[in-house]
Amino acid sequence: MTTEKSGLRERKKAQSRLAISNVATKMFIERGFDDVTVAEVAAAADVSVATIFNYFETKEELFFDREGEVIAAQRRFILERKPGESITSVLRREFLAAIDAGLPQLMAHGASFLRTIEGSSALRARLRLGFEKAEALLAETVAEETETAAGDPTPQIVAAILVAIQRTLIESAGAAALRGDAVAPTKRRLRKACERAFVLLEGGMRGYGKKKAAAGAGR
Amino acid sequence: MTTEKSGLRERKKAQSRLAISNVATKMFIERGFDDVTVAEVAAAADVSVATIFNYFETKEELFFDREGEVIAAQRRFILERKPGESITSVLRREFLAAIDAGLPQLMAHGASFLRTIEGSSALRARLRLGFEKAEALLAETVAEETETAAGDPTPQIVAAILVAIQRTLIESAGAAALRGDAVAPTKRRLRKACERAFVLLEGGMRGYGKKKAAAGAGR
DNA sequence: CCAAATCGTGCAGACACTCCAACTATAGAG
DNA sequence: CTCTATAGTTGGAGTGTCTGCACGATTTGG
Repeated sequence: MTTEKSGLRERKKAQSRLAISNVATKMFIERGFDDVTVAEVAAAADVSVATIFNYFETKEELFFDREGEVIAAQRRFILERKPGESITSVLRREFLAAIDAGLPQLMAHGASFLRTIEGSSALRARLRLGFEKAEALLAETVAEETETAAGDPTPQIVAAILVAIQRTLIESAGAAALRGDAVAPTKRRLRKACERAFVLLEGGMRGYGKKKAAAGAGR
Repeated sequence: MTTEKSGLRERKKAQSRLAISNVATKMFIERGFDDVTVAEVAAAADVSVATIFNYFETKEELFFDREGEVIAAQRRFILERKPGESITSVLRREFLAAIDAGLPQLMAHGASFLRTIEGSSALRARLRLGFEKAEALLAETVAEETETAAGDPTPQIVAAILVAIQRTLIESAGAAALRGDAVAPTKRRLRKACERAFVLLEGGMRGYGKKKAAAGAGR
């Protein structure tokens, strides 16, 4: 009566949902997101269009499916950090670990995935939404962990900065994957960029981009 | 034959465009973005639907019209900064100036404007896109001004951080406007938040959010 | 084995947006 | 001033996403 329905029906639902998502993703990658209609996905998955919109709120969700899991994982990383470790420190570790483990995987299997995103403004917009969700949850987590007063925007700013770094790294990795760069040097480059970002962040960026004293033919 | 068409026709175009945008914005604010169809805007502006989509690429552009100007202004601020002044410093000045001058204006005239955005996910998505554009241009500007090598992601990260601060401030101001807070205390609060953000940024945030050593019922 | 809740479906419809073939008003040439 | 090339405007038809609604099938609990 509450939430759990120990069902056999539930399995079919989950199964069906996954099947639809899989066939849709495959079609999108092969032919491009905008060039595949929901009706075609429905036909290929052997369900009706209405059923698809029953499982997924929008067409984009057929593609970005496991977004929620990724976002939730980050929260756990922070909550489970060692006593004495700072939030920035744990995220630096996480980002570096992701570069070592996750992103090469992304590059190996995901070049076509990324190309699909790049080819559709609808998917790019949806990706931005995902980052925004991640930022909101991160801000909440940071506010809890630092016991910040309700009106204080500091956690918001910190979260925005951290997600910005993450996003920049992901975009950089994506661009490398799209160019078909080799994995090893890309990993080195990303690690370096990540380190630089955190140095910038932790050490501060006072005086960054000081204007030179107009020497002759500037520009 | 090239680009400039010293027209009298051009005036009519600009005039027509502005007229359409004005009547559309008014309708959106009064009745909500999603509850006004493009056809209704066309009828009210006494043009055809096709004409509207000739002037504006999307329905959202009818609402966010002067987005480009705002973004371009920021670039000028940076390029015209005094010799010896850093980019972070000039943006801090600009943000504080915006709080003193621009945002109260926003709060006075714009509460309904903001409410309209808040009430439509399409408009919120479009707003995000605007921030992304701003970030891209800022990153480019920063890269030019610091003469950074092509592959170096530092300007990207710096731009992301600065836009993140800006966005947080704007969101905070928007929330205040929506709550109907008085202008003066809100300005004070925003100035404080802005200062804190830049202190965080310039001084660095090493050790932020250090985890306490698990004291009993830590919740 | 039956009743009831649930879920899939077909259908109709709203709406953003596009394409196309006319129509019209302007700009420049003679 | 007139004629013609050009470019903006228009209505209409069409595509595709997404939303209701009512009906039918299936699972669950008794």
